[in-house]
Amino acid sequence: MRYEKGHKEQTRQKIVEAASQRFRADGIDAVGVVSLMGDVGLTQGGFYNHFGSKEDLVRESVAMAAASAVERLGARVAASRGESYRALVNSYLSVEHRDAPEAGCVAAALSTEMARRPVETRAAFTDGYTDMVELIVSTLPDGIRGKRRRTLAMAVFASLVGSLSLSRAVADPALSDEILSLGRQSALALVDAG
Amino acid sequence: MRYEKGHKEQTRQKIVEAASQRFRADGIDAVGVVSLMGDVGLTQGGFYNHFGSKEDLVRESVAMAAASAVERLGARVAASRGESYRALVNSYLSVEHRDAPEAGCVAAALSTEMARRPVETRAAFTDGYTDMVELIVSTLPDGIRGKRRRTLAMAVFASLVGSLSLSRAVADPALSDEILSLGRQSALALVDAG
DNA sequence: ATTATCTATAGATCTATAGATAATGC
DNA sequence: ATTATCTATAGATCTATAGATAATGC
Repeated sequence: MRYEKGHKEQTRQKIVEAASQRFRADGIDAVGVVSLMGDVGLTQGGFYNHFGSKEDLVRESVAMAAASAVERLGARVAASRGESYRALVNSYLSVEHRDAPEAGCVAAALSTEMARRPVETRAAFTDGYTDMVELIVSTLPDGIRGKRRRTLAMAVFASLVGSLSLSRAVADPALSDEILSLGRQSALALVDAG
Repeated sequence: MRYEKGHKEQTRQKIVEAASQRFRADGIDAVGVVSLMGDVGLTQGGFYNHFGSKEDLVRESVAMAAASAVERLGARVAASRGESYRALVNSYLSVEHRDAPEAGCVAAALSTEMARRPVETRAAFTDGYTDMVELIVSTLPDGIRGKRRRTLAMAVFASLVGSLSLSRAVADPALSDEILSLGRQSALALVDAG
């Protein structure tokens, strides 16, 4: 069957969008091509007309997930007049973010899997890392200046990723909440200290 | 063939030991039973005489990996007279640790995969988390007292895990080194601040 | 007879490919 | 004729099970 112009590109975008969510939610290895194509209402045979390999999709999905998570978080920060750093920390280390990995930060969802991916995929992840650091920089108080802005943002991001990853990994819900709560305090302290 | 007493238990321990390294190095899903049994010089058929399922092995391997990583790090801290917190941070966020995940911290190697494991496996991970936090507490300066010791140690651990995970995930070696270096500074600053 | 490990295989995946089909534009 | 998707399948995994084998203790 032939479709209107742009249909194939739309389908491709739907696949990337679905993959970016499924990978974050279930892990990359757990999501097969058959199941993924089923998510967008197609069968597996068409997959390789859109992507050269599953890894090509992984790379694109990581880039898309990172961009969308940065945008989402940026929007929340922009919505909170003043105190943008506090808004970023509270949003990142929220129970909502912890419980919705499919829509959240790709680093917190996939960092340990990324470490084992081919260099092209890790390069896409690195771009996302850089964008997130830049977002954090943009929320820092004016009092922090020069090179210190970027290095502090990098340290903050590591702290956020570690706290969220651990809060998802532990089995005890009270401990998980505590990790989030202490992570927020600690991230605020890092910036107050300067 | 019949073996001396204790042979089966020895074999079991060898499997757990090999698994704890392979899982950290390659990820849990990437290590199959056939390949794993091959690592210890056996064939796959015997596996289910030792473990009820692969997940049972994952749970035991996580517990063993956590215990061994805490012991290893504890030994380094003990070897450095004075400045034990600094020794812990420098050892955890070292290039050597980054480049040898098979012998290192299970949280930095597997946290995002842990988040998707059954609750029994995550409970084993949680025990390892607690042991690591206790080790960090033991290295804190005397000036930090009471509840603050544990909460600070938890914040430090999150920061260490985030820094190491990210340093392994990014594709740019210079950026990876920088993440480790800033992570060390930031972890030291957290404790200096209080 | 007991034990630890072996070979062999079931059944369910996985990624990837080949070629058929159906709808539209020319 | 072109296009996007389809069905079907190859070949390589994966976890798990069944039953054979060989070495030792009784």
